[in-house]
Amino acid sequence: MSIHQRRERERAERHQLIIRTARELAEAEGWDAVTTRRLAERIEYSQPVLYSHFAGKTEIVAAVAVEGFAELAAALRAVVAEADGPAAAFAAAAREYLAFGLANPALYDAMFTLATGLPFGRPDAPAPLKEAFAALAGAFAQVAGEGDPDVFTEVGWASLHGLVTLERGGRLRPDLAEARVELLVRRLLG
Amino acid sequence: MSIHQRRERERAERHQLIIRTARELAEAEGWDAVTTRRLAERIEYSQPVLYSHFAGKTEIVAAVAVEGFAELAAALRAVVAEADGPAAAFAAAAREYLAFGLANPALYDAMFTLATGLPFGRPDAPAPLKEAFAALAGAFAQVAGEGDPDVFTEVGWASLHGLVTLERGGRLRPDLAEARVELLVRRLLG
DNA sequence: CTATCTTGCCTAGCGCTGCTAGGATCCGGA
DNA sequence: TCCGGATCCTAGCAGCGCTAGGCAAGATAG
Repeated sequence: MSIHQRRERERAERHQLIIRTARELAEAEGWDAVTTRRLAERIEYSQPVLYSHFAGKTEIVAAVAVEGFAELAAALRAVVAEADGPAAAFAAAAREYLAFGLANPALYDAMFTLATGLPFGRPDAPAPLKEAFAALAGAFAQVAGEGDPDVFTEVGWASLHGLVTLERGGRLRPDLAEARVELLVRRLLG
Repeated sequence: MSIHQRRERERAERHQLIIRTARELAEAEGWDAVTTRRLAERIEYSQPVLYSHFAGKTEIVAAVAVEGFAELAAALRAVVAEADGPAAAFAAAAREYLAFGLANPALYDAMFTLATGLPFGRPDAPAPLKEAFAALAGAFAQVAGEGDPDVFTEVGWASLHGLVTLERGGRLRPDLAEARVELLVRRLLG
């Protein structure tokens, strides 16, 4: 029986190794560099081993994305907990979101740009996805004012997401980065 | 001499045919379906002909993107010209931007998501890119209030871009679409 | 301790991708 | 009529995601 347990433990470790390696490779050289061949070489196994853990490459990307949502949720919760009052929590969450997206470009791509087939906003969505949205909504709802707080959260989220993607694409003036956050926070606070 | 002209004219026509076909194919089946082989087959030439017009596939995507920016600029100018006052022009531009992005998903992908290597916000950027940004900035600057109008334009643009991408990814509630636009416009107007 | 069976893994290969080298063919000009 | 140059196609390369089939190692039973 213990042998079975050891086997399963080793499999789980290798599972995590694949995810971690894919993420590292993507962060270092971009997702284009993450091919099944290179990935297999890095984990020192043959290609087909990847397919005994994941149905395909997109599922590996999805696994990285889920990891990203968990980390984003944790990061948002942390800064919100330390903030002094709803307005400060909102501003802190916005800044943290931007910082997260810019600091982990490949991770952010897996979460939002690449095709992962992850279900969103549905009951069967992975827990980390819901948690990330909940963390954002928690900080946003308190300053939403009148009207549906969900609408406010979605608009705020979209604005931050747009800033991350456009900024990363080199389509916004770098020298205005700080001014953009300040303006966005001020206008959304109303 | 006239023969030369005919040749050049035919080349130019084929050039446009490639761009148009790539766009149609992308809009019909997604950019993944736009392979050099399928594209060559559609224009009824062999693959290498593509490379006598474009350095590579990304350059074809870039050409489609430039076309998209020209159309976006024209669409924005049209609704702004018809609007009654700065606030109405701003709201109309925002709505038009969203409608454009949602109505032409493949085109929008070429412009913003896919790697095109297009220079942005630099002097050597293609004219249509500058025009699109100018059209947006023209409608936005008048309602920017105090502060740098460029900052306001970039934030507004990013918010719209975020809404387009998240909405298209199925990550926002469809029933709140109208409420989102209204809230965004109201908050940005201050 | 040996024989059998299962499990896990690797080698090899399929059809596809973007891209290119080389040769054939056609056409304008002398 | 012949030549030179431009134009285009056939064929192929390396790499992609993914999979079939066989081999070898390890667990199990006698």
